[in-house]
Amino acid sequence: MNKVILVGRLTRAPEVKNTTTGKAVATFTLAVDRRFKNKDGQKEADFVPIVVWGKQAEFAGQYLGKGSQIGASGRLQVRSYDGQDGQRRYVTEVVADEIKFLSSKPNNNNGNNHGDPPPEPMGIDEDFHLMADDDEIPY
Amino acid sequence: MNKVILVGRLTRAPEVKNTTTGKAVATFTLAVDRRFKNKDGQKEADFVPIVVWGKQAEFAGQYLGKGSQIGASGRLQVRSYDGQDGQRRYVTEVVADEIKFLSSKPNNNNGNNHGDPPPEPMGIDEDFHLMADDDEIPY
Amino acid sequence: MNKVILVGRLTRAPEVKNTTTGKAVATFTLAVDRRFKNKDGQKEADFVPIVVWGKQAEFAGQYLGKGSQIGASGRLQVRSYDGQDGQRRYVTEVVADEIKFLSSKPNNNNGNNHGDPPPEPMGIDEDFHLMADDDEIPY
Amino acid sequence: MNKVILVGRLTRAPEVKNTTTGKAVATFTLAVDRRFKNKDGQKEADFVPIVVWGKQAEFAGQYLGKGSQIGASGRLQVRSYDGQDGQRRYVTEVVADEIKFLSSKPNNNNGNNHGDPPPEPMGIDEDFHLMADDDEIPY
DNA sequence: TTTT
DNA sequence: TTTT
Repeated sequence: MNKVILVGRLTRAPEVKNTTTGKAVATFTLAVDRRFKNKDGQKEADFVPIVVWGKQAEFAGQYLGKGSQIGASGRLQVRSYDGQDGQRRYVTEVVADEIKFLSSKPNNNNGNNHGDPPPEPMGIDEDFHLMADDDEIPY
Repeated sequence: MNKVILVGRLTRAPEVKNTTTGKAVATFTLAVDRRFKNKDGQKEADFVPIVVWGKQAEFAGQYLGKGSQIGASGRLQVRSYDGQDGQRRYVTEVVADEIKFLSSKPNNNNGNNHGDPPPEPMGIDEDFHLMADDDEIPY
Repeated sequence: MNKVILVGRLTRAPEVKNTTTGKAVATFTLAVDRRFKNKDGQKEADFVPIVVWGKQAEFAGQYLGKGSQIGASGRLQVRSYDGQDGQRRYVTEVVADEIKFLSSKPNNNNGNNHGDPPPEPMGIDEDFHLMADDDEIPY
Repeated sequence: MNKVILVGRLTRAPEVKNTTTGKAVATFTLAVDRRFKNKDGQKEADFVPIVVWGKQAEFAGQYLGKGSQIGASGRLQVRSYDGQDGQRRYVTEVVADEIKFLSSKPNNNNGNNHGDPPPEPMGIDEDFHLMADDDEIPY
């Protein structure tokens, strides 16, 4: 069991790339405000690296920009690699499988539609059939 | 382990009451949009009863109104009671211990400050000291 | 955003049925211990109705029995119906999409394999490809 | 909003220290099995650093050992520091505020009580009063 | 009884 | 109706 749920704002527009197999990947950083101030009375945030795959990645590339407020949920992933100095290092990131658009920075519409709300709540997909069976519950 | 995390909108302003011991309780319903449309192509929502205690309840009474968008987290609680017809019934609700204000409906400021953002991210409290010790981590 | 994560024990073996379209559905109740005792010093539990679809339902039917400890995650669903007395009532349940087997009651192996650990951590499925692309991350 | 919920096993016994202000801190690594195998058919795990404060840290020191299976919930924290090579690096960890003991490795009782179940589900504390007011809910 |  |  490995669940992460975050609400925060993108520090920059997502970077969208494609794998050799043609699947989209979006990466960005979410600034997640801490709930309580630190001992100096300062508000702080955690800057969490997010990775999104497939349709959600395309969604991110199209509708999210710097300052977009989103809810994201997924799992925590820790990868390790060996640095040039021979030291083992760790990359920790959230692999999100659900992105919910919450709001956008105003006055952000300069050419693309970043900052606009998505036209559709993310489309119908395979999970649709799951939900669609609701009224078939045999009790 | 019992965790619930929701993002949705209040269907009405919260009801705030006080227990005999002087503690505030706020109750309201959150409309939580389903992620996928149903088989008729309709968007649906789950209407989830929320209970909030103490300072968070006062916060809710002051800053939340009909249509306010929030994130809420807490635990699922199932209470049972016997109906007048002798049937046992169940009340299921989310007892929230964290409320995050996300956005408000515009043009909602008729006399009170419902719809306004909270001035402070909910105040400093006992958990503050927890967070404040961050830089004392002995490693 | 609608996330529920629970750890608890089944109060009875799951009921498994099939929809007219041939999809399996399992239903059961999870007893989720409350974290704190009540004011009489009694330990209490919430009894949460769970619904599971598809492969996970078959898994539940095969490996879960009364007393099995599991982790379950999914979403909170509220359905309404009108009682015979004309009153509107609500059914609240957790639609789980992930079940993690945690432990079983000992001495429970009377004929079936309820109580046994699952042989495989739940099989490879469509999400496999998502995870499999990990090392293709282009950064 | 920043929530993390994990189920996994400790890779070693927790390290427990005390801050200068006398508060206990426990740190350990949780091995969290991935849900799906990788493309080579291998089962993998994420190794997540956990920090726990106060009473929960003492609990961890007393009852958790290598191989203990727990549920942990809390928040994701990202701290940064500058390496000796002048490079900025990041430490990501889960600050857990709830630990649930799930099971222990057998044959682990060599002198201490690591591996034993805790005698009490973690004691009554300030949240007790919250729960205790349940039956005062004014509706 | 339901929010946008 | 409830699990350990």
